[in-house]
Amino acid sequence: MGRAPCCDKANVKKGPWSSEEDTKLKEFIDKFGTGGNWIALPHKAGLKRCGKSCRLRWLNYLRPNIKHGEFSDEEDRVICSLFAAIGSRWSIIAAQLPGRTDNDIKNYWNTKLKKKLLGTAPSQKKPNQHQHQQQQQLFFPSTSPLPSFPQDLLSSLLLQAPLPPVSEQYQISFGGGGGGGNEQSCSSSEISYGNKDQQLDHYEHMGFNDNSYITTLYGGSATAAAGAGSLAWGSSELAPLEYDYEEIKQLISNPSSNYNNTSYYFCG
DNA sequence: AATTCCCACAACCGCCTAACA
DNA sequence: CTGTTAGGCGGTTGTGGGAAT
Repeated sequence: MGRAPCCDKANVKKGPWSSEEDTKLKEFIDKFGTGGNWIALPHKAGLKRCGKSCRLRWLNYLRPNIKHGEFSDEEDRVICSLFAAIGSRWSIIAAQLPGRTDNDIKNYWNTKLKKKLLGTAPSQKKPNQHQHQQQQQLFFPSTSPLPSFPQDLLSSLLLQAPLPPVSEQYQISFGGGGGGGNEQSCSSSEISYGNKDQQLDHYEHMGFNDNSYITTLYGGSATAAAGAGSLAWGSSELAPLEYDYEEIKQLISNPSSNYNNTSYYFCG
């Protein structure tokens, strides 16, 4: 027996949303909120849509403060760096770019950014040396390594520990960028959490003051990892530059390659 | 002017997981 | 503890519009 469908597919409209549907959905949510139940919402709002579809439409298009249009170089750098560190965790990446949705970033990455990085625009299959150099400078204008966020910390947060356990001491050491074991410590700190609120305070203090992040920090590992990214970036005036062009390019070309090749460590 | 091709983006699908009864 | 359900996520597909032929 398969999984029960989330809605009656026969009586549900699919395809692009009309402006009338948008208006209905927006007005309903403005008035009553989502009620925490997307499945029931379309019926209440008088829409012949699947609840999931409504949710997606709201989150990706109708919700206030959605940013449409061109991505800035700064946003490009954040996306590249996070992609290199944590892969295609679009929701985490989106959490670092206010106003951008995971779908937006995913589309942008797949259709533009990846090609830009690889230099494989349709009319530019093989860029010459000069073009290649220009591209690299566009995305990574700085040549000096900047502090990176702790990649092993990210991995362990993502894969194992949802959050550093309460009342446990950690020393987090940040190595230098560039990978390959070229360790150059740029900061370290001892963290001790008496309770989860203190833990949150600490995260906040370390630089992740994004409300959405703080709100969802309790939620689990993924968001915690996103926060760890901010943690390292918080004090940096420049945009983070975790990986050089070649490293990201390699990751794109060879998805199976190990993300974890730097010398950060995270010890109890 | 008509047709084909390509690209960008919106939307869908199916899986995973947390919450809850 | 177990089964069910809904929310969330990432991958994939569909569609419309513009460019090229």
